[in-house]
Amino acid sequence: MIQKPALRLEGAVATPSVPPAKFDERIGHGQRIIDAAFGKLSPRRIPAGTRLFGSDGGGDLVYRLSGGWACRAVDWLDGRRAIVEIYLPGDMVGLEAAVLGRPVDEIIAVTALAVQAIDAQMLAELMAQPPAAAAILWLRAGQQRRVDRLAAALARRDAHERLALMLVDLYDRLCERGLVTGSSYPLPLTQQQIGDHLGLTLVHVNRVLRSLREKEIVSVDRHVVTIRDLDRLRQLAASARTARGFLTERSPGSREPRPNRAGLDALILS
Amino acid sequence: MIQKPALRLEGAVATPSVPPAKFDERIGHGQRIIDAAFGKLSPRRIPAGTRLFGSDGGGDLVYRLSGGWACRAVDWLDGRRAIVEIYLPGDMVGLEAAVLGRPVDEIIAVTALAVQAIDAQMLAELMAQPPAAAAILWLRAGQQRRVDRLAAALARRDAHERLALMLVDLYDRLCERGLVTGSSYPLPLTQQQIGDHLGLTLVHVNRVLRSLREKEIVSVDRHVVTIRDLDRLRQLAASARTARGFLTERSPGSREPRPNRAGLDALILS
DNA sequence: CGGTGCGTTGACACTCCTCAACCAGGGTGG
DNA sequence: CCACCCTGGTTGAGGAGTGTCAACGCACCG
Repeated sequence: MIQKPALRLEGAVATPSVPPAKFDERIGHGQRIIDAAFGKLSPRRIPAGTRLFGSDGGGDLVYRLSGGWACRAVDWLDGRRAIVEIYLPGDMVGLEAAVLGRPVDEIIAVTALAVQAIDAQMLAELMAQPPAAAAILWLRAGQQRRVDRLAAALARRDAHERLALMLVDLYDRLCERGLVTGSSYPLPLTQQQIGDHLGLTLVHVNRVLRSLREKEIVSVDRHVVTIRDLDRLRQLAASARTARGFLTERSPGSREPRPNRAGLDALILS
Repeated sequence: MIQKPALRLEGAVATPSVPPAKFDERIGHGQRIIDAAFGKLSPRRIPAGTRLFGSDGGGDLVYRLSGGWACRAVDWLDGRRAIVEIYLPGDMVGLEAAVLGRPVDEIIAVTALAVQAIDAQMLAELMAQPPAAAAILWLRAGQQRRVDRLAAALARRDAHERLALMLVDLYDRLCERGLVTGSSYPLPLTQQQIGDHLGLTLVHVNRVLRSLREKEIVSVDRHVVTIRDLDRLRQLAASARTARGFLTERSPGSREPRPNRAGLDALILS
């Protein structure tokens, strides 16, 4: 969602459906505006482990990472933690904190960071420019989409697949930004943090990584990921959604047959 | 995120931080505008099992459910499915499909639906009105937030807790809309679908439900949920995030100590 | 009636977690 | 300069939580 709003901001009501090409160009334009705005700011350094936001507040700012990794996490009282999102250099951080009052999850610096921060007013100025607003909403939509896929993977894929998914995803994102050379990239997360992200134990992450290394698919050593067989890695990750119809037969014990729901419908449809 | 944009639409640039009270009022106003817009539309009926959107397209519409339940799902080629989001009467459906071109996940009618549909142009007209735009972004932010919590739960909570989480969440949402009377409400989901949502097997969902019934916490029978001990149910669900500082001691093998990351920082911070 | 969708239950297998020990590297203080 | 500690990683043994397979019952529907 959230693309439409920006389109509307122009004032004109119509523009019923914008051809994607033109839209992309708009986004690109917005990106440049944002880059220009951030360009004026001198980066600030933040040490590793710092909480940028938290339940204690401090969330009227929006950051852009110019260097370093960060993550958004949910903590429970029993000490467990789930890492919901991972931010790479170039990402904007804290957009979601700018909503709903501010009681969002923690955002934590995984490595030392170089960030540029804008306050509510600067954000306001950006959002007042339709292309920039479109670009920001676009970015945020992409982030949200990634959480969707994470949830789906956590629900239905096993440890190997989830790990492959993460490694491929990070690879692709870093590639887009020109932060990868060759087939390897740095991964500053600890195995504990990887586990928190993928819903696994540190121990199990370790074992699965070993397994992937032994299969010569990908190796993670000393915080450097080296992809040995991108095809097989992608195949493992295969977040492939069904083209639903390509599927002649559902798996045994088929799903989604014509449901027998007369009773249910009556139950709900008031 | 996404609250700010709307604020900005007013034209004025400043309004640095809006008191929450005033903001809520704005949202309420926007809600009324949206309700009015939908009020004119005659509901259409859609049979259970229908796909509202899918990889085959059909996503220039945004629906509002006036009756029935729907869900957003991700399918894999091996026949597995993950249900990422559940929509209840009153929810707007397909907002996220209005972004990113449109290749979003499938949206499926769980029961027969009564929906009101608006097309791109009507959506445009709504988004042109700042309060309505604010309300829509607000709604969407809430949906996203729910996916975040789902991902976190899938990563770190066990079957009992996830089930409790879901039952409480649905209960609260239905209460808000006045769709609950007493301590029970209808739940049209199949155990298979519950499993797809929570990352469990139909069989395991069944067992856990039995366990919860035997503990007299909550019972699900014939698609009716009856809450027997709301306190204990909430406690199980306890999505309680740490106030981080309230926590004198982290669990054994403590997490998040001052990290030893000189090397890592050098690795990344170009 | 038979067929089908959905729920229920049991036996068993496997993934993943827990506990625990140990190693390696990098600070830090004597 | 060298013990020492702390963090992060590696590995093994055993166990808990879930998944798989399979059978059966119960409603609903044609």
